Amino acid sequence: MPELPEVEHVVRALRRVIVRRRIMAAEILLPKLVPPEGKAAFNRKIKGCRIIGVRRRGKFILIDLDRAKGLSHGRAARTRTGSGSVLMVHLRMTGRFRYLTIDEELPRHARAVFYLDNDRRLVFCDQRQFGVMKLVSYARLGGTKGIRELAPEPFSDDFSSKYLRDVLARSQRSLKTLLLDQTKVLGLGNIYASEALFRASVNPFKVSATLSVKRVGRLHQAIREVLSDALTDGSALRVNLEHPEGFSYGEAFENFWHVYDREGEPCVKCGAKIRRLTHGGRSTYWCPKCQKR
DNA sequence: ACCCTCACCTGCACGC
DNA sequence: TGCGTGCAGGTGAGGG
Repeated sequence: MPELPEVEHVVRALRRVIVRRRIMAAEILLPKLVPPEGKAAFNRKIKGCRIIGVRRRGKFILIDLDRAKGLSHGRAARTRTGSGSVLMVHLRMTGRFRYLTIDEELPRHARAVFYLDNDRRLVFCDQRQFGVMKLVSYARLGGTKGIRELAPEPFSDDFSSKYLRDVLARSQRSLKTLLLDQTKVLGLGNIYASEALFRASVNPFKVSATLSVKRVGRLHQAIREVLSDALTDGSALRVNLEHPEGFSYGEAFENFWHVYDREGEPCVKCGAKIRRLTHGGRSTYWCPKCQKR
């Protein structure tokens, strides 16, 4: 499910329901979801924590926790930078959150359950079991493996056209491969990478370092556009933590992808047949006419 | 340091 | 109906 825009929608949905809730207990149903020290340590550390915020870095969901046993605001504020911790969650391919009432049954692929202080349960579900969770101290978050290496946020000033130019200039990989590398360009996944390249009218298989300055500029703009359209424009995905799936598709969804999953269909710009090629086990879609080498 | 392939999992759609 | 194959919106380890 998730590329950056989808993760952002999950973050917003979570924020609406879990901020200020206390975690009374956690139950890890899939041991490998948490690091080697194991679920006992995880449970011990997270039990009693208050959720004070939900944010995102790349495709990681960051749930800020306060260890204070819920006293004054002053106490809470101090612990935030002191003993505060952050629950890092990566949804990978099929990770989802559900927000359940006490009498709702656990979904089939429930992997972790957080019992909240309002008789609700926040449940992490994950069919393919690729998702991961980690509890780190607030102070050490930035240095944590996985976070440390990430490229700048795509909407930050650091992700400039010049930044992209420099990154591309140093790489002999194909553009499509490079756009999927979260340490180089942050936020795109297999769908939006194809979509961004299509919007920029650039060939996915071109060697990154050989892209002209003009095209780099187009690609830079296309990356931001495709992400911001997915964020605003009714979004591809309606995250609803109370929906059986955890989400549903919005109205605009049908027409959102121009090339992805449209092999053989006519290009929306020129009518040529969209092509698909798999490499490294991943499909790339492109228009052979609009995106010539 | 870079780049590629494979591995991690379950389940679904497809063709025979 | 059943079985084999390929594929699914992500990343990390391991090797050249």
